[in-house]
Amino acid sequence: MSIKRNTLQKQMIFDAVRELNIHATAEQVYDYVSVKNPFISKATVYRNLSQMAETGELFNAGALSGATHYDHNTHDHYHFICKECNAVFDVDGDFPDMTNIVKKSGEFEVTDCNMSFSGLCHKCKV
Amino acid sequence: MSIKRNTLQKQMIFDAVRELNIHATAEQVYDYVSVKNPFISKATVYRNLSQMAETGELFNAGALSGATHYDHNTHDHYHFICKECNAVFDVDGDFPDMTNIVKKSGEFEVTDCNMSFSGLCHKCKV
DNA sequence: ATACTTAATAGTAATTATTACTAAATAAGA
DNA sequence: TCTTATTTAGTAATAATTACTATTAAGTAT
Repeated sequence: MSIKRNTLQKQMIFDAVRELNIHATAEQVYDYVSVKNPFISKATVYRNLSQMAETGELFNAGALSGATHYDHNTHDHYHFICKECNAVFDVDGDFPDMTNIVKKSGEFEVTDCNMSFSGLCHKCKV
Repeated sequence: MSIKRNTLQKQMIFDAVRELNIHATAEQVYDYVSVKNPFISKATVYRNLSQMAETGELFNAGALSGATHYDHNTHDHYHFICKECNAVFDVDGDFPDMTNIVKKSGEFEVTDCNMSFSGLCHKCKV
């Protein structure tokens, strides 16, 4: 198991993902947290982010643009990434339950479904 | 534009992805091609793979396990990756057109949809 | 509240995946 | 065949992430 102690660093890292609210990468979280705690280690940021993604406290939105993006919104939803500016957006819409379609085949033991769309965002499509 | 010359290296790299038939990574392609051509450069493998993914000759199945996986199957389909052994499988099933649902919202100019499921494969779920 | 135990941290080195660079080789057209 | 610009090999550089280790500090027991 991971996360047996609730450190101040962990709390700051979790808060950063929520406050940034941009599907932040480890680097972005590090920059944000560094303002309040200039002595935090980058390794601590990476370790806590991946641990919280494992426990479900955060959601690993995948390596949408090279680096892994983390999301404080942990309920089922999907993402759109702009090929131009690399910004990540939540996608609204009524999607059927994909996981169930795969589960029915019985071939795999499915635990997660990660769907992402890409193209140009409202700003970049002009 | 990319790919203006049809080199022997490019052909070998394309064939490797098809012959391996395992959603190979650049490293796996390099190892496979190196047997026939011990002097091929790893940079050549990376460059050709990403170029062929750009032109549509190959499909970029995403960084499912750290490294980018390439697929010779370029028509719409989705993948399952085993969290245990990192093997990538094609997922069969009748999926509705996701891209269209997002397109209707009009918020983004959608060009691609990448969906992957994860969990345990038949071998690892015992 | 104090002491103890062990997990977590800071700081840095190492690793992995990938891209950048450059001189030499070569595919494709004139 | 000659020309020319693209591609290659080989290597250096970069980006993202993990590994390592001495030190610090949560959480529990005293």
